[in-house]
Parts: sequence; structure tokens; C-alpha cells
Amino acid sequence: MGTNTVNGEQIDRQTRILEAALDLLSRHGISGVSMRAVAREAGVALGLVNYYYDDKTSLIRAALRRVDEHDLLLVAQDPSLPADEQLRKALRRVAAADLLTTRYLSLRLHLWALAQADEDYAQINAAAFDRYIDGLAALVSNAQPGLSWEECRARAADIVVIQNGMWLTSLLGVDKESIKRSISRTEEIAFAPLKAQDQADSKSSSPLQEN
Amino acid sequence: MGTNTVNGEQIDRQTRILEAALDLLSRHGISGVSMRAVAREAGVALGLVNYYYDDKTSLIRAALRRVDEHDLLLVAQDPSLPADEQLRKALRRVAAADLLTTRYLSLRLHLWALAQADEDYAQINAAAFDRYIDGLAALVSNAQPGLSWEECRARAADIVVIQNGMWLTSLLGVDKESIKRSISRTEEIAFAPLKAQDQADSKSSSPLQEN
DNA sequence: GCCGATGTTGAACGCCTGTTCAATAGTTTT
DNA sequence: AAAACTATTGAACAGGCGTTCAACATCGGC
Repeated sequence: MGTNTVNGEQIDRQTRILEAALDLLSRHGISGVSMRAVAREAGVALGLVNYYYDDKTSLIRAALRRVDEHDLLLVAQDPSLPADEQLRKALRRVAAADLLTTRYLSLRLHLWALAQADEDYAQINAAAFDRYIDGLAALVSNAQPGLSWEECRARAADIVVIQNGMWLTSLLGVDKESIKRSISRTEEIAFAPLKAQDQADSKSSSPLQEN
Repeated sequence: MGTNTVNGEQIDRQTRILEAALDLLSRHGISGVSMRAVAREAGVALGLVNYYYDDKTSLIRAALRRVDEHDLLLVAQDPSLPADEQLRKALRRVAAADLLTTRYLSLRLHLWALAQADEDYAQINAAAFDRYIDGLAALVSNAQPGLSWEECRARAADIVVIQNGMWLTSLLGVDKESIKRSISRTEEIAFAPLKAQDQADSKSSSPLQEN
């Protein structure tokens, strides 16, 4: 518990180590995250990294969980706002400047890739993904009380496809106008009026609907 | 050029090496692609990998280019079909079984991550991405001759956002129905009738921005 | 002023990495 | 048949990796 003092800057080395790992991961990918590099970046000795995180995998797991937590905040409920405003805000947040930052996107991408290669990370990631969809579906449900929960989950899933697409494509440098249009598209999905039961409508050119 | 014979199976070791690298990359990520592992997987000696590919980075570059080529085929023109059928087919192809295969998706993901971490790969990737959008825009242009080229590029960009989202989300195991709906959505974008000049139509309830 | 607990260090270990290279086998050219 | 070229091998090297560990620093409680 003792707050390390020295000169008023140096606190909580464990956090600094995790932050260093996140930084390296976002900048150089998993191959850039060596225990030594993390230690160097955090300004601590090599041994300390293994003191706070038993394994390298523990360190990566912690990083993964940290980003997942951050993601979940994007669809957290905010009682101070009316339900439809909450939803709209959440949908627009994904294009906010601080989220379209390369650091965050890059981090997300590398963690996805990591999860793809490692069953252990994959499970953590899948669980977080599910919670995210649940959170989004809850926002939709609150904003459109008439919808069944199933319909809300389905809309959330559709929205997430586009959101993931935006995140990914932002990294590749697609133009900003396209992002804006994609955001609008997620809003259309979220706020679409309820239609006749289960209209699967795979018809070539029959539009889903608009308002 | 001498075709190695032995027992009628063993041909073109260079290709087998590249294939082995692709396989390892898709299964274990970049950390799983060591020169030794590639050699083992390809059934050749270590030295041969460095004989055909000077560097490890040359090998990865070759893998990257190979996948990019494959991607471009998805939006290649097919003169034997009417223009709108070409477009529809291309759009539906991205959900075809062989493309939603984990191997391909995983490969794409790892290569994106790699490109994110390395400026050199990033450039190759960005160029391929641009060519892909161009190809898609050309299909749209052929199917809807009334559209300006700019409008076609914009639609292509919007479609790619959703396609990337589908690819990515498929890896996380989103349900198939959502993929189908997303495909329909790309078709709606592609085949949307021309509207009054530059009508961004984000009407849902309040437009994001000017226009 | 000592004590155990917690925090912190860097050397040391064995393993794996990318790359190089001399040696060999196989095929063409002369 | 000799020479020249290409294909293929695996040992060797230097360096980076994750992990371990004995030593040292810093601390609050006695």
C-alpha cells in the first residue's frame, strides 16, 4: 500500500507496467511486447514485471481485460439521460476522437489477433464481446420498449458488425465521411420501427426501412 | 525449372514454404511463424527457407501479397454476367462458406495486425485496400451507370466498412442471421437509387452534421 | 533498533530465434 | 566427362527471449 514517493511523480509501478505493456502492444504488436521491453518502457527492473505478473500471459491477460472493461463503458447506461438519448450517444461515441485514436484501435486489433491465436484469450474476449452486445441490446430495449429482447439482441448484433467494421476500417484510413454515414446506419438500425413478425426480407432490393 | 519428382507429389518447394507460412500464421499468429516452424511444416530444411526468401520479412511480405491478390479476385469483373448480377454476386461472395472459413479470416486479421505494427507491410496493405475499393466501385458503376465515380467510391467505402465488420465479427462467432442481414445491407447501399445531389440522408431523427 | 513483509534489482539459466555458410546432391551446359 | 549452375542440407553463431533467484532497499509495527 505504501505510495512510493521519490518526487511526487512515481506511483503505482504495477499500473505503469500494465500501461507500458498496452503501449508497446498498440505500437509494435505482440512481438514488440517482451518482458524486457515492458520493463524498459515502464522504467523498472526486469524482475519487477515478473513480480507483479507471474507470467507473460498473465500480463497480456490483464491488458486484455483492461481493454474489455473500457469497451464495456461505451454501452454503459446513464440514468441522467432519457433512454433514446443514451442510445444515440452510445452509438455516436464510437466515432469520437479519443476512440478513433490509433492507439485504441490498434490495441483492439492486436488483441483480437491474439485471441484468434490463443484459446485462453479467446474465451475472455468472447465473454466480453457477449457482454458488449448485451449492453447495447439493453440500450436499444430501453429506447424502444416495444421490441422483444430477441429483436434487441439481433439489432445489437447488426450494429456491432458495422461498429467493428468502422474500427477496423479506420485503421486502414478510410475517409471520415464514410464513418459518419456508417454511424447513421447504426442509428437507423437501432431506431427502426417494429415491423411485422420476423420479416427476413432477403429480397434483392427491398429496403429494410428508413424513417 | 526442373520439376522435382521423387514420387509424383513433391513439387515446387517454394510454394510449399509460402503455404506453410500462411498456415502457421493463420493458426498461431505471427509468433507462431518462425523460420524453423515454417521449414518443419513445409517438410524442408531450415536453410531452404532462407534460400527462397532472403529475410523473414520477405516471407511475410510474400504471404501478405498472396492474400491481397486473393482478396482482389472477390471484386474482379466477370464479362459473362450482366453488370448487376456481377455486383450482387460479388457482394454475396463475402459470406460464402470458403471465405468465412476460419483460416482465411484469421489470416486476414493477423495480416492487418501485422500491417498495423510495421510501416512496410502497412503500405502494401493500404495499396491493396485501395485497389479493392476501386474494384468494388467499378462494379457499382457498371451496375448503376447513372452514378458519378465519386458516388461509386463512396458507396464502395461504405460497403467495405460492413464487409470488414462481417469478416471480423465472424471470427468472434456472431450468429449467421446477422451476417445475412448485413449482406442485404451492402446490397441496399450498392443498389440504392440515385437521389438529389449529395443527399446524405441521415434523417433518422437529427442529422449528424451539415449537408 | 530490530523484524518480518513488501518492493525492487540485475545477473544467471536454458531455450529459441534469424541468419550465415561450407558442404553436398542434382541437373544442365559445354 | 568435366564444368557450371541450381537446389538442398544442417551445423554454427550471436543475440534475444521468459523465468528464476539470491541479494538488497524500504517500510510500518513492536
